Amino acid sequence: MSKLPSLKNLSYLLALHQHQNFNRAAQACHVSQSTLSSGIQNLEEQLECQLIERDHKSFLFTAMGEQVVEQARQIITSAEEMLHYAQSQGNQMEGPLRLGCIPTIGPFLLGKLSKRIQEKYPKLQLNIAEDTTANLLQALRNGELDVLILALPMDIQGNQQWVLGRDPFKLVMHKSLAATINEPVDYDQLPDRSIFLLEKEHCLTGHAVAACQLSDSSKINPFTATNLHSLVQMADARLGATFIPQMAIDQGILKDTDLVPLQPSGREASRDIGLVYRATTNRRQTFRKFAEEIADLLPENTLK
Amino acid sequence: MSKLPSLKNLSYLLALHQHQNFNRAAQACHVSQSTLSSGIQNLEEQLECQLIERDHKSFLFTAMGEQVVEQARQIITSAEEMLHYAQSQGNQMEGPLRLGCIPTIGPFLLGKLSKRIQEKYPKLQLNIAEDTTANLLQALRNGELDVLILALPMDIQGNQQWVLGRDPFKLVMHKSLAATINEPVDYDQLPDRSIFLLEKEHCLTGHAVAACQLSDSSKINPFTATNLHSLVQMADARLGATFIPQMAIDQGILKDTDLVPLQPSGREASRDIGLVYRATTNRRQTFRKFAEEIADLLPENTLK
DNA sequence: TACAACAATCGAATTAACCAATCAGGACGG
DNA sequence: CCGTCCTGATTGGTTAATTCGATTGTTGTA
Repeated sequence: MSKLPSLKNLSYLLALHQHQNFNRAAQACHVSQSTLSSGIQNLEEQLECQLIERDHKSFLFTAMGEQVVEQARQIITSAEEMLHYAQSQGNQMEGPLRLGCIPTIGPFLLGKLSKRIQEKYPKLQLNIAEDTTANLLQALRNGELDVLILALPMDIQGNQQWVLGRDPFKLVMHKSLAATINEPVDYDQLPDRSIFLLEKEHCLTGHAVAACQLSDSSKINPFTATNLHSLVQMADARLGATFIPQMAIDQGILKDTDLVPLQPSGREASRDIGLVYRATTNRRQTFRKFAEEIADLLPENTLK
Repeated sequence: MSKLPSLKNLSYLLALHQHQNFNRAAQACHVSQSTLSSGIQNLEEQLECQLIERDHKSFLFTAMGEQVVEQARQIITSAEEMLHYAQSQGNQMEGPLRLGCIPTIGPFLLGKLSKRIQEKYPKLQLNIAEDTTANLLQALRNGELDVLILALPMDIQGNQQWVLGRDPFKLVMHKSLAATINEPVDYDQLPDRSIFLLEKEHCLTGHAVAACQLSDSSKINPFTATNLHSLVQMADARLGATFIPQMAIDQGILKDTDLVPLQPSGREASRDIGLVYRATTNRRQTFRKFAEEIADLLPENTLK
């Protein structure tokens, strides 16, 4: 049996992959460039395969190198999790928890969530990042984040998820317009191009269109907004209607407007809110307790 | 950030956990007892927690120690998988594959399977263990086995599975008895205590009773057999009837007997055959290809 | 042509890993 | 009660591995 590679050398490899430069990677690891260089060579010998192609000036990770980086990342993350678990004496709700959240959920949930966590688990230190689903999944994969709050259904790749709750969509429009509309809303009652949506980077757009059975694309205005507050302002200016999730409404996004929420078409006009985490984690129990806290704050808790 | 524990020390811990004795563990690791002893102490310092309680004569793993062992096992298994993956240059179907299988499947599948694997993937070296479901799951958990072929449905704990195929049950009895019976068999046609089953350690018993809707337990003879061949012999001696899986019949278990297979009651009188593996593995692709080979050999391939 | 940037290599100094031998406590037997 | 055996811990010296600063060789650029 050949000797296992050392975690130290694996971490050198990760740093090199991240910085794409021996000097900067060495700095990040607090070692000299020569140490890191020989560490990598050492690793290549132990694994008996070439991880990076050198062309005298620079280098490139080989396909195998990339694969090894992937696996090394998982191993080191596991080791870190173990270290933290042991050092906190098994107290699961302690230490840093790096949370990623999409922008159509974050502003309407994270305030309440932080407060609740702070009260109930003061030793749990929540670090929050807000980004698109795709970027968050990448960060999760890279071990930069621990858990994500996403809207489902979604391709979460190799990760695992719990469905925390349902968040109904409402079709929001000016009260003067709403007076002429029957619920649940048949979109034929609306003029063409009268429905405004978010930029397509936001998964909310697709979820709303699918869940609310808005099949007639001529009703959609080609202008897209960058966030929910813009949508609300546009609707309040009587430009048209838009889909707003219940949790945003609960947080008062319609306050000081003349907008009213109507029930859209679709038997289940809602999105699911889920917690996504790496399949390889061993902090499932922490994440589970965390999931329960989140689910309690959602319009409809479906976490069993 | 504190220093990560070394894989070497973690492996010492695993050996100690396995052997429950410093000397034997040290031997297994090919190091001296003092090396292993200080390795463990080192680990405890790094993790800043007590892993074993010493009472001058012997020792005991603390609860935390047991937890750390669990996680260490996963980390080391991952590292071994990475090492092997790199050394085989990414060739997935190469090197050892440790397979566990239950005794009501093994004898009727593994012969054909070994032959097929040997032909198609000659570099894949199949190591086979046969045991009960519970023991196999324990071995999988301990990293002693890589994949299990089990009968489903089954509580596979934290592991993952693919359903490979269906294996119908047949009610087997002597042809003289069968002549008086209508298919699918209504058990009322059979005398009390005329159905023989395996010992309850075998999951086949429960699966057959459930799938074939044998609700009347008075039909079951309290004597239990240790393997399918015994059941066949007993049925052939006209002691009664028994459930035999199709794959055993296909492999000729009824040859040279006067037994005939009848269709039992139950809409889906069958068990599922599944491949079970650790959720934390990174050899999924290997296992998947392997799964396809197995599924091809089953009475009814349901692997999508 | 000189220079800056980069990764590899070298040699010395430091550190850690390791082992054999020994120690100390408890169990067992005579 | 004393000696022996078995346990894991400790010690001290040796060896092997790690690390660093300095240097080398190559490449691209001013």
